[in-house]
Amino acid sequence: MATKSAAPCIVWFREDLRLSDHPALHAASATGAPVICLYVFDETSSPLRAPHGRPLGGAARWWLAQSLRNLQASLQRAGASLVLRRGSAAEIIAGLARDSGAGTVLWNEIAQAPHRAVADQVAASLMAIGVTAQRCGGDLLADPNSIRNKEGRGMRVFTPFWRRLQASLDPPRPLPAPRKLCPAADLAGDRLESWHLEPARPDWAGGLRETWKPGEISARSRLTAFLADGVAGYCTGRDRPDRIGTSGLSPHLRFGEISPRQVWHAAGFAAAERPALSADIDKFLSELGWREFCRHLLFDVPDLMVRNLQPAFDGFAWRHDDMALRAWQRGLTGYPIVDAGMRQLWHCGVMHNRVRMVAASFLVKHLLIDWRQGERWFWDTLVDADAGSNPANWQWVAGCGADAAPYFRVFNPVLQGEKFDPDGFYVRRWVPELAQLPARVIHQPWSAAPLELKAAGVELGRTYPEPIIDHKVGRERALAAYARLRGA
DNA sequence: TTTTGAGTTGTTCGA
DNA sequence: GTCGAACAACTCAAA
Repeated sequence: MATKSAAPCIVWFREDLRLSDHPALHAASATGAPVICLYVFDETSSPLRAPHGRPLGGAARWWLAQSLRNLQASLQRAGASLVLRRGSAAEIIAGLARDSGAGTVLWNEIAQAPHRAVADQVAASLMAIGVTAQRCGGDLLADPNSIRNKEGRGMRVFTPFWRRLQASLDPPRPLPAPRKLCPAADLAGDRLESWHLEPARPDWAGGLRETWKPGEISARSRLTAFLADGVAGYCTGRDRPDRIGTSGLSPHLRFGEISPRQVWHAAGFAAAERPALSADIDKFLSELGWREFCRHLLFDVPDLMVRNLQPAFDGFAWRHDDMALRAWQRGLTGYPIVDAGMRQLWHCGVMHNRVRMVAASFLVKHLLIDWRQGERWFWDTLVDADAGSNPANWQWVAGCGADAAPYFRVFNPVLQGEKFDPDGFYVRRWVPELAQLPARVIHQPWSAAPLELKAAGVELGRTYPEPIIDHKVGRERALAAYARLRGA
C-alpha cells in the first residue's frame, strides 16, 4: 500500500514520449508511490556514439525539443513534472535515485543494441546501490527474438516475416494513460533551451514548424483522422505525392508519441467497423509491418547503417563526386521529381515515400554514389529518421539489402514523375521555377519547345539546371557496374 | 529431404 | 497505343 512516505519511482523516458500505452509509467503509477519522470539527453555514453550508435540528426533534434515540451505539459496536467538532465544515463539515473531515495527505476526496452547496452549500464549502476531496475515491454509489436527462421536467424524476406508476425501476434490492449500521478518532491533539472536542440542562427526550422505538430495529442488525432477520412483508397493513394494519401505518423512513431500497438489496435477496430476498407487498412498495417521488419533487421545487424547486408557489395566501386552529391542534396539535379523531393525534405523534414525511392535510386544508380552518403543525409534531414527504416530502405534501393532486388531495377525519374504526379502539382509546389510549364513537359523540361520554355520563364542551365546526367547513360552505366559485381 | 514457387514499390523492347 | 517477355539470384515456406 502506498503511504505518504513511500519511496518514489523513477520513470526513465527515452523513445516513448507519451503517457498512454506506456508500460513503465503505467506500472509506476499503479504502485501509488510518487513518480519522478526523467529524460536524459545522453550524448556521452559510449554505446550511443560511433560506431553503431549515432547522435540525432538536426531535424530530429528539433522534433525532440517540441516533443519534450509536449510531454512536460501532459505530465503537468497529470500532476507530475518532467526532470531534464544531460549526460551519461548510468551516472545521472543512479545519482538521481540516490538523491531522491527512489526504490525503483522503470523504463521501456528498446530493441536496439546501443540502447540495450546503455540500459545494461544503468541497471548495473542501480544494482550497485541497491535500487531495483524494472524493464518493461518493448517498443515493437513483437520481440525480435520471437520471429526466427529455422536456423535461428532473423528473417530476410518481408512477406513470410509479416505473415508469421501477424499469426503469432496477440498484443494486449493498449494501456490507458494514468489519470493522476502522485507527484514527487521537486528536483532540479536542466532548462530544455540549454540543450540547444533547436537551430537559432540561422533558424532553418520554419518549414518544420509549418508542417508538423509534434506530441502525443496530435499523434493520436492524426491517427484518428487518418482512419476516419484518409485511409479509403490508401492502396493507390499512398503513391501519390501530389495528394495527402499517407498517415504522416512516422515521426510520431519515431519518438514514441504513439506506440505501434496503439496503431495496430485502432486500425483493427476501424477495419471491423468498416469492412469495405479492410484492404486499405491491411495495406496501411503492412507499412507498420515494414517498420517492424526494419527494426528486427537492425536488431540482428547493429551496424546496418554501414555494412552491406549482401557482402558481395563490399567491393563495389562507388563514385566519389562531391559536386553531384551536393547537387542532389540541394535539389539541383535537373530531374524535377528528384529535385522536388529533395527540396521538400530540406524544407519540411520529410519526403513522400514514393519520391524517396526515386530520389534514392537516382543517387545510387544514376550517380553511382555510395548509399551510405544518402543514408547519412536523410538521417540528418528527416524528422522521422529511424535507425531501422532509414538504412534498411537505403540498402533495399541500392540492391544490397533484404530483398530479392533485381539489379536492373533502375527508377526512371521521368516515368515515375509522370505516373505518380501526372499534373505536376508536386513539382510545381517544390520547384517553383518550373511552375508555369505545362504538365506534358514538367517532368522533362529539356524536351519542351523553346517557345514553351520561354513562355514559362524557364531558361535551362540558368533558372533551372540541365540534367546532371542523361537517364539512358546513367541507367546503362549502373547496369554495367552492377553486372561487374555479379561477375566478380 | 528435396523441390518448387513466390517474393513492396520497375523498365525497356519488340510484337 | 497495349502487352508480354526478359532482365538474376537468393530466402523462405509449403508441398
